[in-house]
Parts: sequence; C-alpha cells; structure tokens
Amino acid sequence: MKIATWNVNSLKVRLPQVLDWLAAHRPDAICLQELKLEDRAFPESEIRAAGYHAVFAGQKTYNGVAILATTPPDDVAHGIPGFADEQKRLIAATVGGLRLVCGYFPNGQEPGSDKFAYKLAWLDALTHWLAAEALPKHPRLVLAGDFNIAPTPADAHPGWQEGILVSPPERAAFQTLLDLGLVDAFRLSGHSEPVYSWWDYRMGAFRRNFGLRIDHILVSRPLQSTCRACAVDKTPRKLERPSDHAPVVLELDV
DNA sequence: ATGGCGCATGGAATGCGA
Repeated sequence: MKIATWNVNSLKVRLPQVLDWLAAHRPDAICLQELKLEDRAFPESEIRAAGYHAVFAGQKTYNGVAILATTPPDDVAHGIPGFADEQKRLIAATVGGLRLVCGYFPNGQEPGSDKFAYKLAWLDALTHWLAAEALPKHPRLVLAGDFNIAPTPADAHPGWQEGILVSPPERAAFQTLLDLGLVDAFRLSGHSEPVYSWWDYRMGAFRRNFGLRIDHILVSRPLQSTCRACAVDKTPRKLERPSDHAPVVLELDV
C-alpha cells in the first residue's frame, strides 16, 4: 500500500498538479491539507474521474483537509472529539484496513502568541484523543499531514534553529506523540543528506534548500515492521505555481 | 533570512502562512 500526504496550499489552484501527481504515482490514499475552499467548491467530480473517492472538511479561505483513496473511505470522522474548533484541521477514515488520520496542525505564528497557545492546545487535544480513543480502537493507525513542527535539528536548515516550528514546546509535543507508540516513518531509514518538505516562496528558499521537514507520516507500532520506504518527492515543488510543500510518500507492505 | 512570495478576499489593500 502506498500512502501520501501533501499540503497543496489551495486545491483550486493546485488541482491540475494534484491530478497529474496522482496519475503518475497512484497512491492508494493521499491526505491533503490547506484546501482553502468550501465543501460545495470541492472538485469531487474531477477527483472521481481520476479514480479516487474523496472525503473532506473544508471552509472558506483557510485550512481544510481531505482524504482521497482508490477505495471508498469508511467510518469518516471530522475534528478532534471534545475539542471545540471552527477550523477544519482534522479528518479521519478507514482505508484498506488502516485508520488514516489527516491533520493540518496549527502554524502557531510565534512562540508566546495566542496562536501558539492554540497550537499547543490543539496538539494536547490530539494527543489525548489518540491515546484514549483512536489508538485503542484502531491499532493500525497512520497519522499524516502538515505537522508544522520540524522534530529535530536535522529537520531544519542550519539557519532556522530557533523560533516557530522548531521551538522546544513544539518539539516536546511531537515527542509526546511518539511516546504514544507512533513512529516517524521517515526516520526508519537512514538519510545522509538533509531532507525537507517545505520551502518558503520568498528569497529563493527552494533553490538554496532553505527548508524544513514539517510534513510527516507517523505509523502505530503494529505497522512499523511493514514500512518499506518513506520519501519526500521534491518534483512538484519545481513546477510553475507550486505549493510551498512537497508530497511525502510512504510504502507499506500491507 | 521575514523585507522580498503566493493565496484568498474582493475588486485595493490586507491577513495569513511557515
């Protein structure tokens, strides 16, 4: 099985690139973030024509998440139960016997800000829901998405080693997710070169590889031994009008 | 690196992302 995640930064703008990428890579499922469109504007027919079923939770202008799969996603759930939130940042569904949780984690703006507090509260709610409900109910679980956290210094360019996305509280929250028994699939294989999944549009960041690895696929422990390969596909980032994020792809022997 | 980009809204200038 092949599972991907991609923050597309507007599905309206990126739809042709998404359809091209799906045709080229044929993942069994893909988690999308930052749709930036309302549900009534979701391009369901185009995606269906490409051979994918879609479940989604969108809103105007910001956020929005979706799961696309070659088989119909089952048992669909929206949001973090018990965490009142108008921002559409989480959708979960069962695909091919795996529980997929697709998240667009808050950015946090800057440590100490209100948005940073929201980010930590969101992470705390996610962690408690995974521990108390999702993981016990679904031992074979995949948590994929734009985490907006570079977990270790190796996941951030040497010039970005403090501040938002790399701060100690954010990294502690990421570690708490790992402590639930989740495994960063990318880290299961060795990487000698730095690998990033996001580069700022400005200042030639992509050209200079001034990036961060903030898009992740975490798998529950029962799935760990099935992980064959996990990689970032930088190709779409080189296109005209790219998303600032690249897709991350995990191949599992399931 | 934060200015400089890109997207959405709305129809210019601003908020936001990371």
